[in-house]
Amino acid sequence: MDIAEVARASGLKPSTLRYYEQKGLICSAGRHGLRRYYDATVLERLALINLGRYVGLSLDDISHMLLPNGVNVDRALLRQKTAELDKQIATMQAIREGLHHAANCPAPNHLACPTFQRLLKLAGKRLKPRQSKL
Amino acid sequence: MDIAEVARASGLKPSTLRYYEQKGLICSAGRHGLRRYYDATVLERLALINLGRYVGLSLDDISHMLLPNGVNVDRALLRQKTAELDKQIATMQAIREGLHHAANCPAPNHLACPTFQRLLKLAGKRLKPRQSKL
DNA sequence: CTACAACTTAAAGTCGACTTTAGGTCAAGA
DNA sequence: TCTTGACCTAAAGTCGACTTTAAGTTGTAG
Repeated sequence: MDIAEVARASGLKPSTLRYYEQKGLICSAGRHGLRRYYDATVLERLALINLGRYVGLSLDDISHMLLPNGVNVDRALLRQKTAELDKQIATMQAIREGLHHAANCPAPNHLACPTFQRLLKLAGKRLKPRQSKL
Repeated sequence: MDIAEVARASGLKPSTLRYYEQKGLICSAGRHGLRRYYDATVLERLALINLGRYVGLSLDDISHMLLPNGVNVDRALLRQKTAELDKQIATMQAIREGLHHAANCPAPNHLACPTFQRLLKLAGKRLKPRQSKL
């Protein structure tokens, strides 16, 4: 596969693939002239990278978990991530509830509403937001 | 309250408060010489801003929901956010399960494990990650 | 009254993850 | 053989949310 095919198959831009290569996250199977070509396993690897990104790992973190061939998953790190996700999910659920309430609460002033008050306190804990660009 | 007190009470740095003011998110109650002073309602406002940040709104988005005094919550936007959170929570739960499994899965090669395979597919959907800096 | 810690400003810097640009190479179809 | 579109590189730019810096001002404790 050439870089455009990998891009299509993975949903990443060619520039991103080159960038990942530069960071040591992936490598091409070789070159045809200047042009990179890849074998299919790179798609698996990219899926894995996506997964890591999704759970909030940085590219650097991820590179520490990937071996040239395949993966080296640090189980302790995984358990830690699992716990973090648990907390985060719980907070998000609480916030979801609060928003849901706010969306339907007839009180003219949300600030006065006790449910909203609780919500504010939760957010006050400053478990930091994560940026979504979708 | 002076800026340092607000900073202490809100957990934000003075520089952040000035930045928020510059963006029109908050304003001081006045000046004492050059120095800003605030009344307590700014803390409520900051809590609200925190909340918005937490659910993934940008500062610009947030500024559109805040009036000089108090809040102008767009209920449709809230409902939309609620729905988004639902999706996100569901995905995170699935990933949490996957990670939990991976952390305990005895298979030497995660890539071979069907649970992990499902996980990869999920992440493959590229519901984008959110950056955590904690 | 003086020192100085804490405030002020505007502007530049930072961070991660990319994207864009400028300038060049080259495989393959007409 | 020529053209051209897709590829290449290195370097600079972008984005959001701040933080840092440099240079200046001032309320207040001693």
